[in-house]
Amino acid sequence: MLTIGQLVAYSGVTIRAVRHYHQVGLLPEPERDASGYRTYTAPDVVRLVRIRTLAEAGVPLARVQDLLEAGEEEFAAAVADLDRRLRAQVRELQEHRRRIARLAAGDSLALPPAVVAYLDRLRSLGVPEAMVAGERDAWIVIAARWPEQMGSFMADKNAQLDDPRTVRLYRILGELIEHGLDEDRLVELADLMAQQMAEYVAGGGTGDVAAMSDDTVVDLLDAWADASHPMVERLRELLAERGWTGWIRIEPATPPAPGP
Amino acid sequence: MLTIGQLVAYSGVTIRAVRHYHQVGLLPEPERDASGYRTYTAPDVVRLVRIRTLAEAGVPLARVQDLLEAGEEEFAAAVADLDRRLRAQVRELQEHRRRIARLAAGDSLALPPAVVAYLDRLRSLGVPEAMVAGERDAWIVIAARWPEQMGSFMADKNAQLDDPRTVRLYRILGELIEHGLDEDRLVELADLMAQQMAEYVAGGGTGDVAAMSDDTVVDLLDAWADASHPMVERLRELLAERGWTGWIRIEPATPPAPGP
DNA sequence: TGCGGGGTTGACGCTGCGTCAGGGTCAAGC
DNA sequence: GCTTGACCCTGACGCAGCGTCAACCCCGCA
Repeated sequence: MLTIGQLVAYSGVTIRAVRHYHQVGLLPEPERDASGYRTYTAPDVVRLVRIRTLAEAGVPLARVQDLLEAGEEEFAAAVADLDRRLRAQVRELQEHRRRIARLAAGDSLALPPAVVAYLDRLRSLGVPEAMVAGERDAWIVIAARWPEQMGSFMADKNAQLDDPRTVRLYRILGELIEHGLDEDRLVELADLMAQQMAEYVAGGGTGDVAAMSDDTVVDLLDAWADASHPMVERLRELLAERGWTGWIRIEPATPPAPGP
Repeated sequence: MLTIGQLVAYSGVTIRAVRHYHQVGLLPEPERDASGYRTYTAPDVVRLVRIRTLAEAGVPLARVQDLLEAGEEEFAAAVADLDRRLRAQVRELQEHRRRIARLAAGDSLALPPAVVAYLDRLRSLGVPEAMVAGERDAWIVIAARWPEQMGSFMADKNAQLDDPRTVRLYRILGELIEHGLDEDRLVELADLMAQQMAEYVAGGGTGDVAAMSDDTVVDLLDAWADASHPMVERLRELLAERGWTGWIRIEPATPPAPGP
């Protein structure tokens, strides 16, 4: 007769685990001696070792019961199924590892690589970090809402950066952020932007504008932009005077009325 | 402003998860509107997406907090650590798969392959299944107690089976189990066993006998054997008359007295 | 005005035990 | 006979990360 301590010494299980197995009915409660100690016999050892073997192989306790009583074929089928699940788990973990690896680079937290590249390009153009951070956060929201269309958004953005006037625009924005507001420069900026938008629309460009088809998100980002820097609000006023509305998604203030 | 429903639509998280994050302080509770609804803003979306990204990469929620606020190096270190853990987990799962694969064969549940081979040899010698099952269960207990020495036990057992008299012995045992007790055959068996044990001891053989150095386990298995079939008890009586004691570990009844 | 589909808080459930808390028991040495 | 230390007992909480009720409130639409 074995005490629980001896039992666990032979089987490599913890006492707590054995009691747990009793609790869930996996291992029958053995006889007790006069003082209430559990007394185990050889069949208990055998059953416990079998339970352990299956449990360590990753079988959930709830299934161990059935498996121990299963016939050959059933057992084989269950084993095959378990193996499938384990493989799936491994794949999941590998996927986790891949994501983790991508996280190692700073910005990539929650952003597709194309956006990271775009942000790096902004930095290399001299756009101040605070502004890049603002862009980054906005793109996180956008990427969450329209993951499929990030490719075309980024293509559009990069094409815009090929135009030196857009670069100049970003530089001025950056300076204003870094050195405080200056009404004259704001006006200059608004003129530049209005002009570029007009050209863009005239050229048939509807790239990202049309695709951001969710006023709630756009409003949300606009509100955030407004709150993030006083410059934004003033600039939107100036743009409104020039016939443009919005910020994240700039549009002509009076779009053609929809048909009847 | 977003409701919780919109927030989860954009971030791919469940409502329950978001509330959980609030509960554990991972995502700050946002403002409420007049009717108590939570109203989210863009920064909340950003933070939520970041949390999700880390969580999906396998970071435990408890660490997400720190990671989000960590600096570059700290972040990189944490990521490296995470990757190490994930690799360990993968290794564990692979180990599970290996064990599962071994389980696919029947007997191997909790037994080293050498024992499985030995049991198969017994079967091929015509030993009935019930007796093989008894041996198997006994070896499970023994393997749990002396995992290191299973190799030598098995070598010893296999060597014994090379002797045709041992084979005959097993056959008679099997017949007795299958066709009921027969006093004459039992006596014949006891004689055979006593003779072989004597030769074994005379030849200096102490193989597994000495190695089973734990009376508790030996007693346990003996008791089990006694309980499993009436034949065992009778046979032990007959062996006792011939100067042998024990069953799992058979020994001369009067070992030389230890020195002073 | 009623309905359907949102929203709210609160609490229990799941896995497989670890880890107290607060005791009783056994064997050994003084 | 007393203490000590190693075991044993039951019972309950805790953990991660939510899922899933329950029971009720709120909003927009026909």
